[in-house]
Amino acid sequence: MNISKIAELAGVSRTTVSRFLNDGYVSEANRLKIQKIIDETGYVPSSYAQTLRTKKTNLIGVILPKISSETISRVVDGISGEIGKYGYNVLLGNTDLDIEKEIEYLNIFKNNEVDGIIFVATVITKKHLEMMKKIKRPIVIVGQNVENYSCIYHDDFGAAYSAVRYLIENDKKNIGYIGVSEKDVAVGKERMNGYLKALKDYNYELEKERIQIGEFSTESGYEGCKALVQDNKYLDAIFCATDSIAIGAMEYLKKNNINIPKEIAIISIGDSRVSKVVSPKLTTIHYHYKTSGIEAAKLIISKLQNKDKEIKNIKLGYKLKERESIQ
Amino acid sequence: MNISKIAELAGVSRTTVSRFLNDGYVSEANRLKIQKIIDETGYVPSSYAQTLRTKKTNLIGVILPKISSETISRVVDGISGEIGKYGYNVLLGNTDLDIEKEIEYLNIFKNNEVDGIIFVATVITKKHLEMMKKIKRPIVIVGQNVENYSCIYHDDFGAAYSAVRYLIENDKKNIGYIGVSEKDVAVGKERMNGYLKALKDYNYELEKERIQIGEFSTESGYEGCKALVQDNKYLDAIFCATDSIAIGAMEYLKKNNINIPKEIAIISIGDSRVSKVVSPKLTTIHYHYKTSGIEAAKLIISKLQNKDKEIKNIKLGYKLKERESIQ
DNA sequence: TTGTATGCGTTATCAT
DNA sequence: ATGATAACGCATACAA
Repeated sequence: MNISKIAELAGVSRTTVSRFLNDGYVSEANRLKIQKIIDETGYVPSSYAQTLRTKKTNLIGVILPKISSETISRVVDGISGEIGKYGYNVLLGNTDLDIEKEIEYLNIFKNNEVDGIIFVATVITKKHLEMMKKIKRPIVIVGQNVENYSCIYHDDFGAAYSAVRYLIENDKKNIGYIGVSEKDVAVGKERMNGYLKALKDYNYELEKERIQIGEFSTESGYEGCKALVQDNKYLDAIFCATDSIAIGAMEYLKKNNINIPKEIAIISIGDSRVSKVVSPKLTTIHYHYKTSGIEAAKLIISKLQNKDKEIKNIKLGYKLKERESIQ
Repeated sequence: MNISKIAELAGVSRTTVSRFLNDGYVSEANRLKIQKIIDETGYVPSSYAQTLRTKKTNLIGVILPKISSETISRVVDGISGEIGKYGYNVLLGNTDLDIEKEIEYLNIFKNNEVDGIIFVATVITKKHLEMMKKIKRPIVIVGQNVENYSCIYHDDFGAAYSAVRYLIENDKKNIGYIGVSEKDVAVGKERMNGYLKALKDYNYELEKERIQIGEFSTESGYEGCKALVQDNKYLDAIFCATDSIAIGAMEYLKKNNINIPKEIAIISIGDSRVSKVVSPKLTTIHYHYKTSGIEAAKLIISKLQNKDKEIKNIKLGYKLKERESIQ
């Protein structure tokens, strides 16, 4: 069933049917005739033909590293709910942590496959920038602050700073850090910088062996904590870049009968589901992940409607969740 | 950039370029010329024009109740990874737990918007069935066993039966149950039936006040457990339909200083991240969620390739994870 | 092995 | 207010 068939059945030209569908004006008589045929046949226009003609896909490409992550799936939830209100749908670009696939998706999407791109980013390389430069449709980056692009991200430096300051205010003297590679600017670099700056501001000495860099995993947190404990006699607190890392660190401490929080206090960033359930309950910093998805969606929609031509930079706040892993 | 421009730049006809792209034969000389131009320009064919012409979208519509759920996001991970191998992408139909939206998506997808549909289902109504009947492209249902449709689902009855049998084998005499509405056949009905059958097989008396039905949430587990404890003097174990419910139940018990597992043992289904971290660690049943996504993907792909015409019914197994909430 | 011509279903332009 | 026609970018039947 197509527009011509409908036109034929209604006894009008397909132009008239097209006008009817697109709210152009059609006489009352024809309006009724066409509506009747459409109801009878259950006709729905081909979105592919429409796209070919109008260049509008009504799709937002969402590129992300891993959908089965608590934080990222919340972002997607925010995106999909918000763009749905405007008649858009999500075309998923799940890269499964493969950076080459990110480039691939950018390449596919660049050719007007989607009306806009929301890129949930971890590491931005030169290749990414080159690829993105070629894309003429709006791009919004979530989770990282990238020059010359509209971004929604979290105050990683501020959150890390606050976390460490909170430890200091609670009389912790020897604070370790377990983080991830600085290639991830937001999680790796900014959070470590927050740690370093807080130490500096409070005249704490920086000691190299108090810093452990690993992966985004509990295993990595476990190993990092082990190294920290073995290398630092007087350690009394650890700031972990993510909840997963903190969970791993806590595992190590509990296994070795080191009391949390009396002997070693723990703080991290994420406010994940596990953080509320682990024992002791993890003191952590809440990020507004779903909000970041919603804001990214709003931003891209306003760009698509040409209401927002310039580059926008939205830094979202955070909130300390005081629980039981610090005393 | 389009196929004609590429043809022009390469000094051949657009037919030749089309053949090049579709693995038809082209002379070595032209092959090199075309490849060079494509590399230089970064040309990607318009999938919309291709779809208009061939009726193939290379898209799988994935309808799901909530993406920010640990189980569902794992299913999607499986789907997206597997269909990606065959050049398909995921068009997301996130309904945010709104059943009307499921119908809407089915309606949108029915008009050849996608090549196939994977429906991660919770409750199947008559409306769903009516809508699905109209759809001519392949549909695979995940998580529920629906007559006349190909399904990938878990052995909910068997898993529940095994869970309760495990409690019985561990000398539990008075076993409560906290579940969800039977409208969800898999989680609500089948799991309760497994509970009931195990009691019956081992000659345990069924007592009405040992059954609590609520929602998919920790709060509901908390309330259900409270009711169970208050109404049942000799209760010594609870089987929870989901990990979230179990976490809530454990919260209530811990708050009221009822020892887990000594006074009341807990078992559930899900093997979620929290189940490994909560104290005591939750004994639970592992489901192969990612596998179900992969299997659903494989099934729909084989249907699209016309290798699999008939209705297929795949029931996935489960695995008991013995941890600390039963003694 | 290559090219010409046509049509997929729609919307936009222009004329009536 | 309506209709004829062209064009979007591609794949395919057919001819060469």
